[in-house]
Amino acid sequence: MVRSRTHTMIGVRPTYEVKAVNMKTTGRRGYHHGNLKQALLEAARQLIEKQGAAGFSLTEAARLAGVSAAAPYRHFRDREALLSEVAKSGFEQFSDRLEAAWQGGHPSPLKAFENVGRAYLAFASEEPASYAAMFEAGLSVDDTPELKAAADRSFDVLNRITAAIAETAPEANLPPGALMSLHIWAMSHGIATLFSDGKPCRGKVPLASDEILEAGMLIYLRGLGIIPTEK
Amino acid sequence: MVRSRTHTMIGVRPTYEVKAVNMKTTGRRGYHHGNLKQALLEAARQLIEKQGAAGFSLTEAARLAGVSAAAPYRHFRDREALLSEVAKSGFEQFSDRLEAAWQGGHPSPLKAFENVGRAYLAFASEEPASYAAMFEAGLSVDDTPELKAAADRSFDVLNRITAAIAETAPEANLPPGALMSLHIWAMSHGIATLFSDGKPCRGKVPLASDEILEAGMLIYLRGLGIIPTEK
DNA sequence: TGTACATCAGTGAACGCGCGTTCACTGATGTAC
DNA sequence: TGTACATCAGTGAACGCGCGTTCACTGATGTAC
Repeated sequence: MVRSRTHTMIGVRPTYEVKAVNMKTTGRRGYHHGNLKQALLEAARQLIEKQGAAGFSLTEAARLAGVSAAAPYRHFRDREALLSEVAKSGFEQFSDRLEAAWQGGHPSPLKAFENVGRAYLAFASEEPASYAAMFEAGLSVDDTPELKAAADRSFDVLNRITAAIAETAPEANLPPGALMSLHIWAMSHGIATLFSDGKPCRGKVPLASDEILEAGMLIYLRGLGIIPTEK
Repeated sequence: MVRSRTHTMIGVRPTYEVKAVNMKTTGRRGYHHGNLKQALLEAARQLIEKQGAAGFSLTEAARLAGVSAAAPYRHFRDREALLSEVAKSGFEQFSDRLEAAWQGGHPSPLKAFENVGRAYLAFASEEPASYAAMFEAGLSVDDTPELKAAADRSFDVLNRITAAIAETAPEANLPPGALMSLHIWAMSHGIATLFSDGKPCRGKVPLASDEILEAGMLIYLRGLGIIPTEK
């Protein structure tokens, strides 16, 4: 039984500067989409990236996925639930990428730590929609247990990495590990949101964001006595 | 000539948890409001504080100011122009408050610097709407020269303060002053947006935001050799 | 292998809503004489 | 001081729009027999 397919050649772009996440690219076969939940999440990410988390609309995401405006309600309770799921999967990916960059502290804790910093900024830059949903959408983590769990895991990963770095200089008099985490997180977040590529203050700044962060972290760790003061 | 006034005792709250910026509080005398532009700016701030910069609507601001939905167009070109003006006046106040906290570096540069940090967080906390319009509304600074000028002045103030701090330890080998500014700004902004009172991650954190910032800045300055390493 | 049927994942029309913005208007103000 | 009039800063009705969400529906899928 041969099933006829729509041609993949596309003559007309569906929407200006937005890749369609519809049947043409996801291989939708007919009445049923087959992968609508994922397609909607991806569509939402594209829209959030362009218009911000507050500017994203369910209707538009559905259009982008090539289904009717009512279809998303088969997969998400409401608009906020979709947004929350973008944030959740964002936190999961974020945790994974930080952990992967850390690599258990190899080749050296300091080198691994630099990699984590770069991974942080890379995530914020490559997945701006996820990052926005996670930190700028004003979602309350307490409303959704799954979201809270995912966010907590990210925080744990950061805490563990910080603790491992601190252990490399047990003689230094360090602040509580949690406080170190907050400083590191705050500077990373600040640089990601103020000076990264797409951001408003980017123009004021002569350096790439990961160079700014690396320099800042070196100074901070020196201040803690974790790495030696040079000259 | 005695002018009759509406009684200031208000029996009915105009809208849930929102102070009215209308005739009752601004002393509107009749057909003409008298101070509508300022009233609209203040109404916008209240709305942005509750609903975020993206959630603010001109119509609602007009309602809050006690005028028709068309009235704002006598004072602002469009919705974005009002938002931009909130950001502009925010930057101006921000510059003033940082400068006032600095007090020319008295009584000591370090003490003055701590005051600036507290002023930064106090501004973000007390004027969340201005802060959001300035840094989270996605306004392009380049679209409005006045906005750009105000933002540039804030950046200059921060640069000057940083330079003054750096000068207290001329022997230390410091990074370019601009880079120091970026680090300080990034950590302040990160702490303000992640850990301040109303913010989502506040719950994770045992300390007040200004304590977190002060500790972070001390470590950072120590890393620069600007303040001595203890023990 | 073939058929009946329950379940699932879509449709499309409809709803009420609030928004940004325009328009012709009108009431109040202030100034020239 | 009094009056005519230009200007200013409001009004309220209207527009077109897109949104979130609900609803009865229907086509496709997969399973029991």
